[in-house]
Amino acid sequence: MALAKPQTTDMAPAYQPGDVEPAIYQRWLDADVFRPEGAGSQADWSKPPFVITQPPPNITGSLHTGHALTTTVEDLMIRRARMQGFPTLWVPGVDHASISAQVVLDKIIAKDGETRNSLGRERYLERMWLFINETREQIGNQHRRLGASVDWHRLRFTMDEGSARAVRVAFKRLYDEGLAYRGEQLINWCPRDLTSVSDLEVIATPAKGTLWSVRYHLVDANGQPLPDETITVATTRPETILGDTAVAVHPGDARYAGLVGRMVWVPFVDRIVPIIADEVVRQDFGTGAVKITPAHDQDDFETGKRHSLPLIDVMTDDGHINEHGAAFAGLALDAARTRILDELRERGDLVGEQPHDMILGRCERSGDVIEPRLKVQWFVRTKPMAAKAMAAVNEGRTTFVQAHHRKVFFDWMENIHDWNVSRQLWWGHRIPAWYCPEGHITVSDSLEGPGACDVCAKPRAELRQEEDIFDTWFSSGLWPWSTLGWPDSTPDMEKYYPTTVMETGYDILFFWVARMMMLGETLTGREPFKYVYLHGIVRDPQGQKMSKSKGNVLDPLGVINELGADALRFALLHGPEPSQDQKMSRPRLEDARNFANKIWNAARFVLSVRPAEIPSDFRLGLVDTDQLGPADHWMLERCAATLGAVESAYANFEFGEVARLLYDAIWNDFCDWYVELAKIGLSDASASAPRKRAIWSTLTWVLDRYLRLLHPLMPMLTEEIWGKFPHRASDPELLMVAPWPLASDTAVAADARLAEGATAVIELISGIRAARAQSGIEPGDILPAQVWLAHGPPSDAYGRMTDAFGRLARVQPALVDERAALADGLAVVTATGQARLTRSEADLQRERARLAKEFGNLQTQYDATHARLNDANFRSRAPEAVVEQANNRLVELGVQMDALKSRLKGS
RNA sequence: GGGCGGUUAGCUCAGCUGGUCAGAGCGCCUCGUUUACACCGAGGAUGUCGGGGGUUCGAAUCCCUCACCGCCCACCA
Repeated sequence: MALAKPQTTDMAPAYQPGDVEPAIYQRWLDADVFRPEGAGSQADWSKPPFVITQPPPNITGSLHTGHALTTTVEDLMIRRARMQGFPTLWVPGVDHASISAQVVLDKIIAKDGETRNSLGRERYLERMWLFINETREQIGNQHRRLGASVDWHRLRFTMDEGSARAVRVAFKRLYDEGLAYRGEQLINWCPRDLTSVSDLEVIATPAKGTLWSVRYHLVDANGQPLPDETITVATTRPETILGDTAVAVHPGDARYAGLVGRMVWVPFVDRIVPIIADEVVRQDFGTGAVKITPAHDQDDFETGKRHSLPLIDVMTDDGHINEHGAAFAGLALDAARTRILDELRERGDLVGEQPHDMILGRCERSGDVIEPRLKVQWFVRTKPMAAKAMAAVNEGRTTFVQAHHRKVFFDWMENIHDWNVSRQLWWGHRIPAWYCPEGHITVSDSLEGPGACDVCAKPRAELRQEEDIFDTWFSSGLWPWSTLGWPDSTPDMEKYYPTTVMETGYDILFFWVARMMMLGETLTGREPFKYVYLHGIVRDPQGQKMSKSKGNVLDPLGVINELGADALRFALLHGPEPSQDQKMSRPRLEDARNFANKIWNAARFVLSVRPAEIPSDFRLGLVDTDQLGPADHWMLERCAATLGAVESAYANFEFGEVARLLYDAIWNDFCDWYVELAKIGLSDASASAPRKRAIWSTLTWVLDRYLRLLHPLMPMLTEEIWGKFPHRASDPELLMVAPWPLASDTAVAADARLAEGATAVIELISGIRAARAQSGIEPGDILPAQVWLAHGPPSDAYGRMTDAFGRLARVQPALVDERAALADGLAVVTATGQARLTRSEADLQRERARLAKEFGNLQTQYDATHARLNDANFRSRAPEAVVEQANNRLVELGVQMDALKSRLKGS
């Protein structure tokens, strides 16, 4: 019963992703199938467009696993939607990343001995463009390697004029509506990067500090400090004494009740400031009295406002004491602190110091301590915008796929502070505000700027543009609509806005997602996207976050080169849900590669067994359907069940489940069972040609369905294989735009009765295999076996699967009608059937010998353990746990030996 | 100080609205030259489902509580 000689195929014996993937991507580009209006698009414009909002990667970055995951998930969603016929749009882009780009460029120019300041703003920006133009292609090319089906025609760089105009118009609109304002506020200053940063970029870091107690002297009527009348305050930042404008106590604090209203002398700066009473002071902390430095502390700033205290900034931009610092001017902050402490100590006014655990704000980027400083900057009034964004969620216009993020989102939105959008950097969108000599502000959205001052009509020549640029997230926050032509009402805006799914990592929920929602609602009056899907973090095998400094990064391009992009994509999906954090490891990647190879070979097999009379330009379909047997119906039924399960997983955004379902269906159902069953049918000399055609058409039909279902996950592999298979007349050239399988799209509905029968047969085969292996029966031996199957469908199917049954279970089966008719023998029992195997005398001998040998091994161990336990030395000197372990082992061995004995007898 | 996620076989993870839910893959062990695939096939062993309470006829699955791991938010000198 040899298999018919396989036909040759042009498929390599092992899948070579390196040969396939780039070529396939090029085919897609050539066919123009990425853009919805493309020549190869099969979009059904009667359907609503499906649009992805993605985070544009930084211009300076190279592909990391986070990009790989985000791209994989987005590509998965959009490919499925595309196959479903929706017009699909995925706009790719690059973010100018102002601060990161500057850090990178600063390093580069440092090699030429230049600095930002030595070049000056204009030359620095020229240099930046040079750099950007060299690198902007890189990240895009890397996304191509991943197979991202983005619309390259709409590629957007956030420094393009399209974005620039959107930024200007957005800002002017906010300004006109009172949602953007210029004001003097306490901002977060990074003395290293020399710019303010938003609250989100300040990382609360635990630190070991010191709490010092400092004596302040009250003054007499003439303003002279009194040597003996003092009030002691507690501070962790003595250097800010130079900016003190009050001392505060709690209004209810009896200790200080008499002092409120008196004046104290601030050392070093010779300033007389009041003792005030304020509720914020905690009586039980420190001394119950606190110095107030409104220009350098958020609490103090608020207190200062309540009491109309002066604000005195004592710092320079680069972290030194400024001219307000009297004798300390010019000193670095820490040096100033040391000297101030020394001098206080000398005067006897440093009366206490104790270690103090505190939280320090550090710059996300430079790690330097963030200094709260008073600055005039531009702010976005977020409260009213946040209300709109929350309304979108409450009204169900925007849905968080993972509901728990919703709570986090609301918590942040409800407690939101105004957004400082000014950055004292050069690379980015310059704030389009102009100031006239009178101090009037003119905000303009035109490329040329304003013609004159809005207020006093001073000519343009006298206006001065704001030096600051916008926080990068201000332009990224306009992404979904600014990429579609906003503020114009373009056809793209009409068609593709609001977008469908916003997909990104949960780590930028506040930075980006929340801001898009606020800005989108405010500027476009619509929710920018219907769904928010947030993915987790890809970690190293130990669960550590990957980082270049730790050296534990997984280079996606390396993986792609070695194992293929499809393998990388599948590995990222085949594990925990992408919404969870996941650990990526070599075995997971290899497993995905193996899966790719498995499909490749299954396809190779199917192609190689095409019956000669089926023409190579065969149109896909189930032929000779009356010839379909139980196994074929079983396969069709399994395939339909998988489709149903995949659909419901997609409906719940459970992409990990999709991967699992397809992996199991293809590997187990299709390869392990159906292909094996089909081999037998195809090689059966007595089977008719129509029967063989029916089997082969089922193989191709099912494989076609699985390739379609798998395409969003492993696009290049599936495209390549699909191209080698028969298609339907109605199918396009490319799988990428071929129709998504429908439950109703079955040439013949699977016969549930026959499928059920086949299941019973398959289960019995498994049972027999297990029994054989356990009983040590030679794999090559074909044993006589009696078979009984429960009445009804199972036995019905069996009749048509006898041959397969015999070959796969390696038995010579004989069906009996009654269970009672089963003779003695090695019994196999399943839910729907039974079998009795007659072992040859040789088998019985072999098994006895094997059992005896095993018994001998156990006996040896038993004796050794027994002897050890009888050794008084061992019992008295070994740790209790070890003795107990030995005891347990002895019992366990005894039980195993008993079991063997009874089997020796029984066999 | 709040909040979120996690804790299931050695490892990575499934187990949705309580009753074939104790599973898969890897690893491990046994066997296999049945020509799609050794990046393979057949079979096997391993878990008191983090601890403790509770609800229930019945709980990895619901409630309470504790512990540990990770993360987010937070203006207390």
